[in-house]
Amino acid sequence: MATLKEISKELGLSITTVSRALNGFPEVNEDTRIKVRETAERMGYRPNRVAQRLVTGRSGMVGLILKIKPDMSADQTFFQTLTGLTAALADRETDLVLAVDQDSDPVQAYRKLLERNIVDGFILNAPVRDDPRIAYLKDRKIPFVLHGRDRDAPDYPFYDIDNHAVSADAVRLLADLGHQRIALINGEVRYTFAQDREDGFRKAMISHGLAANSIASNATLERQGYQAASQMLSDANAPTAFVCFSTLIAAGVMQAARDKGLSIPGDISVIAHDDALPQTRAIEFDPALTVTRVPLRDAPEPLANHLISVLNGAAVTDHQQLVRADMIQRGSTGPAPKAG
Amino acid sequence: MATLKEISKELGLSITTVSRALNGFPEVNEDTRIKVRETAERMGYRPNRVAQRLVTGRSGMVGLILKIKPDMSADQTFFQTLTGLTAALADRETDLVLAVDQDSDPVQAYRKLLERNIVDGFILNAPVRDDPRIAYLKDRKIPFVLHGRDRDAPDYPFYDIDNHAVSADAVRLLADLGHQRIALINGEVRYTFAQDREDGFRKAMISHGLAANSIASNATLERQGYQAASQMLSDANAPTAFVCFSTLIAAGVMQAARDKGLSIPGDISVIAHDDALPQTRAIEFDPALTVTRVPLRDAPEPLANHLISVLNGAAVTDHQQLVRADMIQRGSTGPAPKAG
DNA sequence: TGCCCGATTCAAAACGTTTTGAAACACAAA
DNA sequence: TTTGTGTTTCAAAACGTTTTGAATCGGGCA
Repeated sequence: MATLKEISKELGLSITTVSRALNGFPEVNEDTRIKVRETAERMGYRPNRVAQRLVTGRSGMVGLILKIKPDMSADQTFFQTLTGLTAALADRETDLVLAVDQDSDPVQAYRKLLERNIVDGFILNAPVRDDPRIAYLKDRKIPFVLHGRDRDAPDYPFYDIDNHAVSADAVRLLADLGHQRIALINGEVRYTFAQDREDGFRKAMISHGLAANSIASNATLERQGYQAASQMLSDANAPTAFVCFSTLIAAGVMQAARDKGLSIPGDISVIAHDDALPQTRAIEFDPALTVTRVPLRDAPEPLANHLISVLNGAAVTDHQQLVRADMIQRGSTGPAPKAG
Repeated sequence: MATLKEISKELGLSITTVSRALNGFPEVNEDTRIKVRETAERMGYRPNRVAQRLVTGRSGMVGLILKIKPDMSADQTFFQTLTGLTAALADRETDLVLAVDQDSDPVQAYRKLLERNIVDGFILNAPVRDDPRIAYLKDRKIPFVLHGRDRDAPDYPFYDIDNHAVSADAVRLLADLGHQRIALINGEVRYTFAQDREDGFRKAMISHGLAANSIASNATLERQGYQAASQMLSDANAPTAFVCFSTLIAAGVMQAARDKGLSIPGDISVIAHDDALPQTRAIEFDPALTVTRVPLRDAPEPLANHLISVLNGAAVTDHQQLVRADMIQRGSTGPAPKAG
């Protein structure tokens, strides 16, 4: 592995000039630059990251800490983000150090990585309300970016979808179709994004003059969507429409309706939020699923972008991004059935 | 963050002595060592890893590359390994850099990490026969350790279970119970470990004078186990016993038997290999599942150990570990039903 | 006194970069 | 010829460690 010194010796130039030539500084002669570039190429030069990091005081790595549930499982959606994130960061000459958090103390894993000067910043995901990790990192002035938010109007960089609007849009669509009894099958409410969905749902129901009294929480698996919907559909005042946390939940809900002999969208309308995961494709549902949609795969690029900008000293406010979901109407939603 | 220089100034000692005192060199006076330790503690000294790495020429990081399937899913078992591995490596002052491989070229991700001097070595998992990653890394003299093997008697460090023996033990148990028609529901045969299971199965069947003509491959999901077993049980010469790649597969197989009105272990015996994943616990099956068992959670410690030893120049042969599975007999295996 | 020896400490080099401040050079203007 | 000016190059310092080879010190021995 060639070094700057070797290249400079080869060309009879100083290390300084070689370094500047390769890093695109304007004060080096174009002929010199070309010669340096060629020689570096020929000698197979790769800058030594460790040396770069020592002198710049930056590690060139960011941390992502994966919270493992007690049963050692982890969110399927995590992989999608992880994949994109490593790629997006690699494009920016940054590497991802992964650590796993199995502790009860939520900041433990972060502290460990910081104590060892391993990372310059963090990407946080799955925030809970007033997330303690955020207070910890802010205290120590460690840069980070959130996938999601832990409060409404935060002062840190983030990429999030407007979960209030997701629910509001779903409720509006259904209310406009004449539905009165609309249920929400929500995800894990310890996470802010699920809380926001519920909050948006309640507010939207009220604003349409409807009662938000059919709400199920903490459904993550298809089976749980099935169970929650089955129970609601057995009720005297069964809902005529379901707003689902995810397409996976919607699959369970639709199965529950079918098992009760109910047709979609004749008797029951179903709408879900769609992360566009490859496993459960809304368009392949029967009938095709009406969704609010923000592909999860869109997140890594802005996340990497925001974090690295902030690491470079950019203003936080320029790196807060709230995206609105698309509404895609398909066959799973229709007019409310005539009463009686 | 205090540095060696600051501590040495504080104590009126040289940097050399401070460094040696902290690193336990024998030539420093005990009184001095104690004073240095105290001061370092008081000033909150943490060695700068980057500087250490620059001078030692080692990065202190190892790479793990996650092969993502086209559908962006990844093996559930991966998390278990990942969790343990980060912990086991952290105990050895080593960090794990995770990268994701979405390319058709299997060595691409490794090349990238190496080109950037990020890692000292790799942990490889899920090897295929004559794995090209191994040739690549060996060519470049990059240390690595395998979880599994890509051939029978390799010359690299590895931790693997004896998959031939797993199948042989299962077949012996069933043959001794009088079973003649024994089926294998195997995992993805592109992986060496599944090939070894099949190979061991065939050899064991032959050695017991039985025909190995019921073999299903590439089952990873419960559903696939169900389908394969259903089909075999519809056959005129249906098997009376199943050797399953995993407990998850066994769950599908047992469901298939039940759906055909067959009792376990009265009509059908089932044995599986058990990675002791928390999700599907063999002992909670009904009847409790007979298994060959090697907890996946045992792998990270030896893997970390082997890799780091080899990084420190240890002999490869001291770090090749083949473990034999335990045989745990429970209620899912019994005597072969009387013929006719 | 002079010499050697072990114990302890030290200054300096090294790792491979980036960055600072100055030098060298060519050329035009005075 | 001198001065000034812009372009290009350079030597050296710095980042924080580890490691090398040498220096210092006190004491024992001849």
